[in-house]
Amino acid sequence: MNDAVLTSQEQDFPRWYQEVIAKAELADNGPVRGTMVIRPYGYAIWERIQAELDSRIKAAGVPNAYFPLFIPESYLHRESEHVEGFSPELAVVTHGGGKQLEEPVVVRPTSETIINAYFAKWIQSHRDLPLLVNQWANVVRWELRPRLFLRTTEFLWQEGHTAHATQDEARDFALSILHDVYEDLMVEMMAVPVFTGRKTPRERFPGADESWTCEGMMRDGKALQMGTSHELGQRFAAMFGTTFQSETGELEHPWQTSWGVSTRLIGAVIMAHGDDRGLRIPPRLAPVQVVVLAARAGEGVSEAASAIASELETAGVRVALDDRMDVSYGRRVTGWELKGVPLRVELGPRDLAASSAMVVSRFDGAREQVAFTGLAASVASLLETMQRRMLDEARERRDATVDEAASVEELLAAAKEVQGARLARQVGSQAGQDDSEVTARGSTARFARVPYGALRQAGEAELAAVGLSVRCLTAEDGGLPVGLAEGDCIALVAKAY
RNA sequence: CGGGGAGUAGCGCAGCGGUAGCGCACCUGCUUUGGGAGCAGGAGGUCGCGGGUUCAAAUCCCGCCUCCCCGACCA
Repeated sequence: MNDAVLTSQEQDFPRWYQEVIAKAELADNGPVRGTMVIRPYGYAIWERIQAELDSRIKAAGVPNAYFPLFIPESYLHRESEHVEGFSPELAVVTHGGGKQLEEPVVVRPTSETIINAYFAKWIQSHRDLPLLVNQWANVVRWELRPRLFLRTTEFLWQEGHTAHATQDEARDFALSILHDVYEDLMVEMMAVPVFTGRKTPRERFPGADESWTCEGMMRDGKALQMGTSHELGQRFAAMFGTTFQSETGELEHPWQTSWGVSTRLIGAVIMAHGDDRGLRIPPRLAPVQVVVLAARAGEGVSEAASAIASELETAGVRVALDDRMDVSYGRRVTGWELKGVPLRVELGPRDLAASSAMVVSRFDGAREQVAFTGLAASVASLLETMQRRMLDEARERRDATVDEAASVEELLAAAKEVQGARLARQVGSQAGQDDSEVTARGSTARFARVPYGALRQAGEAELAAVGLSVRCLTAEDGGLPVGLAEGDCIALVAKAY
């Protein structure tokens, strides 16, 4: 009866992650290693992300288009860093129509090259700029160590590609996507606070001059790269011969950007908010915001539940009705909790007699008796409050686990302490000890801020040896280090997914 | 690719020479239903693949394949 539904996060976070994905019916492994079947409930979450992202992207002036899945292998080779970066994870098709192909085609790992081949045709004059396109697509990167949603061989994403007349305009565009589209979506809709910053050369997109990133922190203290926006400079334009005639009549290469977020965001929501009972999906993101649950059979209960569901739906709430009386109350409650539905409106004979319903929050389990009159208004306000509290909670948790470090040595020592604490905790719990004290200090991974001047590339390699990486560079005050020399930046260091 | 494990029912596992098992899930029926219900009955297997040893192999031997975990690369 009191058996836990899931392995607890504290006991084994990766296992909790796998279990919650299976039990909330989000996804399954595909038959080919690294592939993923996204089940209806998981796909519904993706559709919510898509809908919100798509409208923000369109608001930024970028229309959708579609480019082919297959790319001539030779295209990849035109930009040396690009091909170097992607070669190890390419899927290459050598046969078609029963015959060996004269030139192999690669399954797109990203579309910079093929899109540039067409930008080169479409761009002639400064009047053709800026040229802005976005595409929703699947891409393939052969992964050695796949994890559902976080790193799969095939994944779904959105990739935007733009060409501009000047470097400044390209940079401004890349940064506005980072803030007004990505950060806004992650913070306002997904309730996941993110650090924004610049990637170090080591972590940069292959072929980019500059990569900008949104980094979230998961409940186990690890970082997750949630979205990136790149300044590609003129390198692809040069390789594909993309030129435009400027106002003064000169032939110039355009300055380009590309940017993308993927189904990885679903993993972010799972790991940033989920708890030992399952998912907790922020109301604005949730495909189902409220489930109206007939708690116990009785005269008119199903009818009343159905009426309430309709009323909420009319009020603009995404609602599900659960009046399955052949499944026990407890099982149904557990199921909706696993799926992370923000609010449960429960209705039984007792409630019906009192003309009220029991409203239960998935955020903190709080229950509240709410009269039928004004139920829709209460629900709407509870949802908005929950959205804000989820963001606050995530931000507090994150900020409580960001440390300052002065040197690489200090970082390495801290990393070892964390590993040691984790080990001690494992040994302690095996010995049946009360591990709360050990757990309280340093048992989770954490972020650290360290001056990049004290770190540099040599230091980054040292950190990599203990599983740490520089997630991004920020200015001293946490802002974007636009135009700042790397040595004057603060490096945000963490273990990452 | 380097190091460590594991392949037995949908999932998780036990069995380690002698008729293929357990828990959960599934099907049928009855009783239940305000926090994963109970009882009874039932369905489900090429024990990863190939060879060998043996009267007899899930079990022992040889070869192969696959998967998982830890490292190097990644949205």
